[in-house]
Amino acid sequence: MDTANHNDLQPTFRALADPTRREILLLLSQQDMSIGEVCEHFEVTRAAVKKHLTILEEGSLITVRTHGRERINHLAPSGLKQVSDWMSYFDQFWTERLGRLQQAIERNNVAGKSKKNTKGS
Amino acid sequence: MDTANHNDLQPTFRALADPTRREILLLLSQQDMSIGEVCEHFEVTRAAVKKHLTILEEGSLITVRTHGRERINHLAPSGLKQVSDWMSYFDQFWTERLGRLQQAIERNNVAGKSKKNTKGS
DNA sequence: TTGACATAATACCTTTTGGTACTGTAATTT
DNA sequence: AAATTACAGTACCAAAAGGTATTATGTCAA
Repeated sequence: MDTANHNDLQPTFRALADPTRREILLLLSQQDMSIGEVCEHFEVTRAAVKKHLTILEEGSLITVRTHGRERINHLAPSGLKQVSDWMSYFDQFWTERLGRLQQAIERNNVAGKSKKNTKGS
Repeated sequence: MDTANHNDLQPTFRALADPTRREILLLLSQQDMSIGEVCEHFEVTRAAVKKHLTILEEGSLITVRTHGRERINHLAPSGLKQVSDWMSYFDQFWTERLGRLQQAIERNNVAGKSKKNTKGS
């Protein structure tokens, strides 16, 4: 079982919570990169990028492979899959609710009335 | 298009980055609740819960409806859907990679070997 | 060795989180 | 109507975590 209890998701959600790190994921989705190459796409120092990469690695969102004296960062599917699995629990939910909402809107349009609820004191 | 550019995702990812807030989402997936009811499931004060609910609302993960002197919190599908959409970009990715892994495993099973896949990546 | 790249430790600042206390508002009671 | 009770929201404060830059140290190749 590679999937995680929702407790194990914390490092992954934490990693995804930063926009720079999400950008890095998009970068790595197109091409594996060394830390130096990743740096070229951002205005921050290498040290900052390195910390982001470490956090991404802790979230199982990337893996790093040593290649000579360079360390190549790859996108790792497992972290993303774990989050996807966690969210799939809610799929039933928003599928159902959005469907109902849309039905209600369409019914309102047909009926033509959306007046606010009256309030007496 | 109601969905957001990935910039708008920040409040949602931020909201999901806290384990208490994820717990609240699971709670609300089973039943709409007032803030007081949510509090009963946690050890923190109502003020703290209220802040979590505000952040969840900013992430379009819940909606709040006033009902007399109570405010009922509901699960909101839209934020979850936005994250789901963002992640679907990577689907091709880990579907491809995990798919390859799974094929390898199945091939091993058919061949009569259940031994772990070679370290691969 | 030097030069180039990677990692580690530290410091500074911002954001986040949770607490207490106070305020606001709606329903209830007298 | 006025006072009381119940539920919710806001303001301020302290503690903790997060992000970045700087500086120093380590590693590898020429």
